[in-house]
Amino acid sequence: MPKRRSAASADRAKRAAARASRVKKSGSFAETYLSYLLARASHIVASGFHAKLKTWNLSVPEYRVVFCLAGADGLGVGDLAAMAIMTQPRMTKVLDRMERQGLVGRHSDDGDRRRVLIHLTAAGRKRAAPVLRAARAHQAHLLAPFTAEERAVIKRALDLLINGRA
Amino acid sequence: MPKRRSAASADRAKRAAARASRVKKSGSFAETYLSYLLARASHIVASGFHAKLKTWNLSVPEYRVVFCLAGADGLGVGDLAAMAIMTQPRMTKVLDRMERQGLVGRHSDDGDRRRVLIHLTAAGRKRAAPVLRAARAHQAHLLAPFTAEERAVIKRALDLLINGRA
DNA sequence: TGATGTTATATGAAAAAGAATATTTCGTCG
DNA sequence: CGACGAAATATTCTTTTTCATATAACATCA
Repeated sequence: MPKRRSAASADRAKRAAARASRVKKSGSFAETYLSYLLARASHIVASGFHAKLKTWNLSVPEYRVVFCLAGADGLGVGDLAAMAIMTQPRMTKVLDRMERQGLVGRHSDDGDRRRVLIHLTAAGRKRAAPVLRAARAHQAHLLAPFTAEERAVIKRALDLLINGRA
Repeated sequence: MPKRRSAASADRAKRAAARASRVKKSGSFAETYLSYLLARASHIVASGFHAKLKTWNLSVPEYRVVFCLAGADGLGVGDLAAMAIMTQPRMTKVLDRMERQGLVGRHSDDGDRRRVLIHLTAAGRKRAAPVLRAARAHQAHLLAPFTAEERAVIKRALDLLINGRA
């Protein structure tokens, strides 16, 4: 019964297309929600790279730590947590795992013995290097399709959202 | 030894200030990473509201489900997962919890009995209403300080990031 | 029709995250 | 100096999430 089959086929195609776009155009509903759009944009931008992290045997939180420490080695646990957008207890546990892997070292601060400064080990730096290069490449790839004007718009928007009206 | 004390105090003040700003200005390092900036912006925008969700006894994923269903009731599990930016197995379990609470109902699709359509129950809608109002209010509050031009910049940036160059 | 690949949802064991709180070190003030 | 509140990190117990895969319904095509 070709009619039935093609109807089902059409239904299926329609459903697939619907799922693909339902996210974008669920009326003018989610469309206008800043928080939702930001979450979606963040996911779109990050997910490709996050998938590639498996290649380097790094989890997302581990990558974040590496990323932060590459920019400013010797941060405290709390600083690192704030920078990596996670809670302090969670950061402590992420660092436990990374320490077991020999990626980071804990080093108590002489000026304040409550603090524990975290630094990348040599092995950590070695594992980090190609990942950070890949991150830069990924970003370049993401921005490639945009004009300078469009990039400026994106940068300005993020600056507004993060730092408010200066 | 006042010298020592004031030095320590200065150190501490410096450290507090440092932690407050270290996130923003860790050199020009993280500053230029789109993915990082988006994650940060998303967190800044969402965290205030997420904290308030406790008031309504809703978790973040539960809120997301409610938010999506309020816009388009009767979605399948996979659609809902895509829309709420989570994996399907996770969505299934979130729905399990919500079903136990009587917030949503599962309803198998007559056209395709593999699918399970989710809808808000009356109780779910009732719990959702004030939360969605609060979400709108939160957004209004967030956008209040911006001019129309700035809002347009933000909207354009997110559109570019999510939909690409049209 | 029925064999076969595919899609939608669910499940189960292991890992991770969350929430509250303990512990240690500081800063302050009497 | 010593008590006392605050800050930084760690720990514990519970809940959630992840990852891989099972199960069931559908589509396709010989």
